[in-house]
Parts: sequence; C-alpha cells; structure tokens
Amino acid sequence: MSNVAYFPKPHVDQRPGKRERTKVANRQAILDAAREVFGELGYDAATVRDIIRRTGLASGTFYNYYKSKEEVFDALADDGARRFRPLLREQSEKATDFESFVRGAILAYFNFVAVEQESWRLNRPAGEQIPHARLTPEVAAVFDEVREAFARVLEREHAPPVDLDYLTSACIAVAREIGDKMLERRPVDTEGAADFAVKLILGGLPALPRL
Amino acid sequence: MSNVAYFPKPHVDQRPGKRERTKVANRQAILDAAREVFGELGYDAATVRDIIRRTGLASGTFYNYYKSKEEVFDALADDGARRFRPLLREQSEKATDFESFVRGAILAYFNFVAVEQESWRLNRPAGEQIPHARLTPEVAAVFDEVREAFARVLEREHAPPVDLDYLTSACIAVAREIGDKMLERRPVDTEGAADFAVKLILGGLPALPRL
DNA sequence: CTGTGATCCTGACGGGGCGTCACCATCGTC
DNA sequence: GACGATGGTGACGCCCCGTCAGGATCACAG
Repeated sequence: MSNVAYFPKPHVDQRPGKRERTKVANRQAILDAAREVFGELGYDAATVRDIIRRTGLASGTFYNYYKSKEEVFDALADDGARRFRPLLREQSEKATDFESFVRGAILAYFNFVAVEQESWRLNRPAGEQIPHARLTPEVAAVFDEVREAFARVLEREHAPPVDLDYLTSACIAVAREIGDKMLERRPVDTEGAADFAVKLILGGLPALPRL
Repeated sequence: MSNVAYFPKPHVDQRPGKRERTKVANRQAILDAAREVFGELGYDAATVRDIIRRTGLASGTFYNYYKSKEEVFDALADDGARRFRPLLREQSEKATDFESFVRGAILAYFNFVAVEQESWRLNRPAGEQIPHARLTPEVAAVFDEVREAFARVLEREHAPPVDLDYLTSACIAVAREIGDKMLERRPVDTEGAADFAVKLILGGLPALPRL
C-alpha cells in the first residue's frame, strides 16, 4: 500500500491516448454498423447515412474513416480475409500431400463461411444477392497464398507442371460456388460439400494439360 | 403492271404502325447506349442520365422502358443469354457423349465471350470490374439448359448418379472464371482455356461422390 | 380529311443521398 | 493553464433519382 504512495504512478500510460482510442472505436463502430446494415437492407439499398446513423456519429465523421460505401465494404472483406488467412496457413503447414491440403483448406473455408453467415447475414430479404468480395489487398493475399501452397505441394510431389493461374482460379471458383450453394441448403453440410469439391478437383488434376 | 393499278394497295401495311416502330427503336437505342456507357464509364459510375443523354431522348422516357439502371443491365444480360442459347443447344444436340458435349459447350462459350468482349468492352478504364450477370430469366434458362443436358447425357451413358446441382454450379463457375482469366491474356487462346477447363471437369467427374 | 381519344414523349420538380467545409469542442503538450 | 492540433459536427450545395402534368403525335372512325 504505502510503497505505491512513495512511487506515484507516472504518466507513462501504456494505453494509447484517448484520441487514438476513440479513433479505433469509431472505425470499429462504423464497421459493425455496416455489417448490420448490409445484412438488413442488402448492399445496394444501403446508404452511407444508414450506416453512420446507427453509430450515432455525424455524417461527416464517416468520411474521416472511409471514402465511400464501397470502401467500407472492402474493409469488411479485408477483415474476413485477414481472419481466414491463419486458418488457411495452418492447413498448408500440416498438410502431408496435395490431397490433404486441398481437403483441409476447402473444409476450413466452408466452415468459415458457414459461421460467418450465421453471425451476420441473419435476416436477409429474400432474393437479395450479396456482391462477391472484390479483389482487396487481403483477399488477394489469400489467393496468392493458395497459389503458393499449390506450387509448393505440387513441387514436393514432383507433379507435372500445369497452368498454376488457371488451376488456382478454377479451384477458388469451385470453392466459392459450391460454398454458396451449400449455404442455401438445409441443413448446411460442410463435409458433404467439401467432399464434392475436393473430389472434383483431385480427380481433375491428373488429367490437366501439361505445360 | 396494270393489275396493280386495278387493285391499289390498301392500307393493310404489313409493318407495324409508327408508334410500335419508334417503341422498339427507342428500346434498342437505350440498350445500345447503355452498352456504350457501361463500357466507357464502368457500371458503378454510369447513371441513368448518362445513358439517356446519349440517345437524345428525354430523361422521363427512360422510365417508360426500364425501371432502373439495374434493369437495363439485366436486359443486356438477357440479350446475351438469348443469343448464346442456340449455340449451346446446337452443342447439346450434336454431342455424342459427355466429353464432346462439355468440350463443345465450353468452347462455344469461350468463343462467345471473346467476341462479346471485342465488340463492346472496348476501352475499359484499368482495374474496373464489371459485375457478373445476375440471375435474370434468360440467364437462368441457360443454366437450366446446362443442367438438363448434363442429366440427359449422363443418363444415356448410364453414369452413376451424382449431385447434379453441385456439378452444374461447379462447371459453370469453372467456365466463368477460366473464361475471365482467358480474356486477360494476350493473345486470347480459347482452345487452350477450353482444354484446361474440359480436362479438369472430365477428370473430376468419375471421382465424384455418388448419391 | 377531320375530329377524337389513346399513346407516350417531354422536362421541370420535389425528394434525398452525396461529399465538403467552416466551426467548435476536446485532447495533448509545454 | 494556455495554446496549437486533432477530429467530430451538421448545414450546405450539388447532382441524380423517379414522377407527373402538359402537350405533341398517332391510330382510327365517320
């Protein structure tokens, strides 16, 4: 007790200053509000003011953080990609061969989107289509990581060289599309969907034209 | 000669009346203008007034034909799907087995999009992403036709039953994605791209889980 | 040919979202 | 405690949206 009195806490507060804290809080509040608004109204119908209204901030404040509705949507995509990346990396590290990597990665992705959908695409007006995530930096990083993992694993297995760009794009397209369709079915069966996607890809791989 | 004089041409003009003709002309003019504007400004930046201005019509006239920018975009997608459908049908009719159908259909699609791109996506500002065609009636009809063709051909070959919805979605996704990537390469190689997509799908098919 | 009703083209208008900016409250710092 | 710096505020002008009353043109009957 007494010793703290002799050494009064100096003002070397570890936490960043209040300005900095409200800044990250505001940015996060806008992001959260955007998630809700996109989920409720759909992307097209949502306006910047719908989003900012929900935070209680003034309209001008929005533009201190994001330039437009598109940019905040991209930030949400980036956020998702950033959270998914470690899951993907984990799969690529523990994979022993191409099959186990593809299966692990796709299953991880399907589980990820299933949880995401649960958490914030709660009550979407029927027939609404959410736009696909655009090619933001973090999303691009995930795609690159898939590509590199493919290159690494195929190299290790001395597989014949194929068109990596086409292969990567095709695999991602299949995963996205089957993932979307999977989410529309009840109950959501991530294992079944993953089994389908994986077998399609793995079956097709040995037949691909070589470079 | 003389007989026509005895039977002067009555006013049963085969052509529809002037009102009807200007109607289809206006509708077409708006569609053409929209193609141009979307191509030059990109979909997001384009406004209804950009489109209607190019036709010389008044702004209100636009709304006599389409409800919104989205609807005119859908009409363009419908138009493309309507023109592609006979090409697809031709492939499904002359196909002797699953392989020849998939190859014919995908090659037809790749050639189609290559020509389309040539014709109206002339000078697109770099980095612009055109939104994927939404699920308009004609587009849905094309998808259904693919699905039915798959069902027919697989049935004929006594192939084991698979998840047709997943298979159709996956094949379309692969075709779309490889098609997009193909268009970004110079020179555009439709045969090479088709070879890749076809081999991936055909190789994967026998490995798919059975129902 | 002319009158009449139907059609639809026109452009001005109110509504509303957009992005900005001068103003001011609050924070960090000396 | 004074004083810049930072950043929140909301009113403002701009532009696009979709509508609608007015008017021009067309189809058609007499």
